[in-house]
Amino acid sequence: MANIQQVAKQAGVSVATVSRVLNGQSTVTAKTRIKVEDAIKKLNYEPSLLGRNLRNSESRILLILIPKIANPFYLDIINGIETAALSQNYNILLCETDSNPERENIYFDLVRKKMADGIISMDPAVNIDTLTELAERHAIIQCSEYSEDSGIPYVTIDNEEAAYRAVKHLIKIGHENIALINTDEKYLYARQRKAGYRKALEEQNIPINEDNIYYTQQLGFEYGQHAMKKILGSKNRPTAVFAVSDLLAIGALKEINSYGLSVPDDIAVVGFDKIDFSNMTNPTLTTIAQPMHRMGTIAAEMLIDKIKGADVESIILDHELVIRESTSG
Amino acid sequence: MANIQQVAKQAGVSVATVSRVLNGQSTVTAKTRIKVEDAIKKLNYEPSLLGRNLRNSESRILLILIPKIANPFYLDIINGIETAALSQNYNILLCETDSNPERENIYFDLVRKKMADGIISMDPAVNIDTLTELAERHAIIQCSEYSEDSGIPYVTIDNEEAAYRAVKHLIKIGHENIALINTDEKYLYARQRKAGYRKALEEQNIPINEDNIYYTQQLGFEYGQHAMKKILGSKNRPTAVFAVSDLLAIGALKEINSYGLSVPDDIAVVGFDKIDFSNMTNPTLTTIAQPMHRMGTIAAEMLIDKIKGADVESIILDHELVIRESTSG
DNA sequence: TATAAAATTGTAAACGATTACAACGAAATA
DNA sequence: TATTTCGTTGTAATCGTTTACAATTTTATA
Repeated sequence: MANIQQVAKQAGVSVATVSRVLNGQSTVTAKTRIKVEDAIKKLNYEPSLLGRNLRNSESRILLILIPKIANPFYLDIINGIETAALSQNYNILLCETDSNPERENIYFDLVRKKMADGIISMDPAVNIDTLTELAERHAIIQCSEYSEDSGIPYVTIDNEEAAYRAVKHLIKIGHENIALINTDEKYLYARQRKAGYRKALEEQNIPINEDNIYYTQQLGFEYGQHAMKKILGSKNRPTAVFAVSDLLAIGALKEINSYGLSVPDDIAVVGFDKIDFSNMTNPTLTTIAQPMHRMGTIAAEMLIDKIKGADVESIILDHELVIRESTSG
Repeated sequence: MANIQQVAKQAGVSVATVSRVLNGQSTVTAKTRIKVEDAIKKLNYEPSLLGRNLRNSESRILLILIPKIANPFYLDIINGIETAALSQNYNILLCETDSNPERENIYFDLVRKKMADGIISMDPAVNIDTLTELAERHAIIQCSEYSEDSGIPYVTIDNEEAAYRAVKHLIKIGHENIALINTDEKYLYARQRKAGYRKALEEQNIPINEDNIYYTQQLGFEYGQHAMKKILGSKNRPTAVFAVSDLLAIGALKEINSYGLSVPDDIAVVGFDKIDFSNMTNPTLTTIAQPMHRMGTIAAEMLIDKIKGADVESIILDHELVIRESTSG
């Protein structure tokens, strides 16, 4: 396959001139430009990004760290990132860590070894120490899940406020005995959403019953089912459930249905994330919508700015409570 | 950041020796190896993949072309590809084409420009002419969706046989008036699955009613809802529905529920793909399971073999009918 | 027309690795 | 001890670009 030397020879110019044509520099005469373009066409030449990237000391690849591709929560964010990245001539490498440190390290190595120019981390289980250390020499942005201490810029929503609104909505439509399906509190969002839950209850002087708070190990459907099973078997059965993810909520929905109870008449349910499927369940799910696509584009833009050497500030985006059938007869 | 020259200097050896240590070559004395390793540690050296890749004329990146990340069908396949790729030191670039030729071309350019070593195409809407042309000079594998004419090796399942079994199952449990929700017949799998549908009916001498075949533009949930709405309004309402994707089937499920009918008592439903969500609906969905993870690993292995210059043969994998609640009271 | 200034093009050195080949020293053999 | 052989290490070319800087040509000015 042809290289730039051969094109130069064919066109009767120097490699520098070919390179200038390639990069659209204006200092080239129309006549020579045409000569070069003809040669390129004739030889079917495609400039090698391997050469260019080495010379420019960049890969134009962005790493996206997520725990599970299968989690639909990330889809729109990824889409947003991709759109922003492509528009600035970057490509994205989607990295599923499976919350496995070994895999994580494979991907970290990619940026250490210059095969990626930066990282957008969305993995709550990321090794934050390694990430922080990496951030000293490389461009990194946290998206959705973050650690304040790390000093790494982030884009996210106000989880506490969002949870607060969700629970307040349940109270407003008459519920007092409200269960919370939460995940492990090692995750910041879990702590924040629980804080919102407490705040809403306390504000209305509803006593908080710790037995009403259920913890799951992961965010998946089965975990929601399992938690709901326990809730249904509890002594003083709650009339409403707030789950910190849609998948948990959908699992809960299914369990309630199987149990022979009806949503929202017997038990109201609220989820979190507004994944596509939250609209496909029966009944449709009331949930918190995050501006995911926007979060993605902003994260990508922040990262690219950072790669260029700019200082970037963390951003907190708005959210929205979407009321659907699971909380309104 | 340190490069190989500096490491060589620090260790008091030549760059060749450092390179040999880096690549684990056995011709290096234990003593010098230690010297080099010490220097590497001291300088915090990480070999640049940009340099290595240029020299080796490879990128160690595989492109995966899919129409929509949001389609859960691809998840397990992607996972399989990733596992196989990582184990051979390749990374994957997930490319959502959105069935948009422009985007497609961005990604094709990546392999033309050597930033990717090969492509696994899963996009039914891919421009097969361009793909075929590209396959002359680059390694390409088709996965799941394919074109026989292109001459590009593929890995897939027997769609006709799978559809045949699905419909045969419906007939066996007593249905004769069976609707088909299909997509545009420009897609090979749509034609194949329809053929399977016909075959099952013809085999039992059930006349085929073309009015019972519904076409959707895409595979999404809403399209299933919409098709089902038409089916429910038809004169001689079918007692069973076979949809060529789970998302279509789930849309149909929801529509039937909303209409006040019950699945499977009034209408039985069968989907295709066994996506995660097919188990979360109420009732759970009878569907065709494809060995997706395996399909992914095989596709990746085929591609890597092809990159290495080997000849690879197309493969057809087994499938399985998974009977769940939507076809069994 | 001669000269200065501006625009265009070319030369050659990077970027950071790998590797054929040459050179060297130590061990083996005579 | 002299010679051969083998195992280690070094030298320098190479992969394919981009870009300072130098050299050349063109245009503007006197």
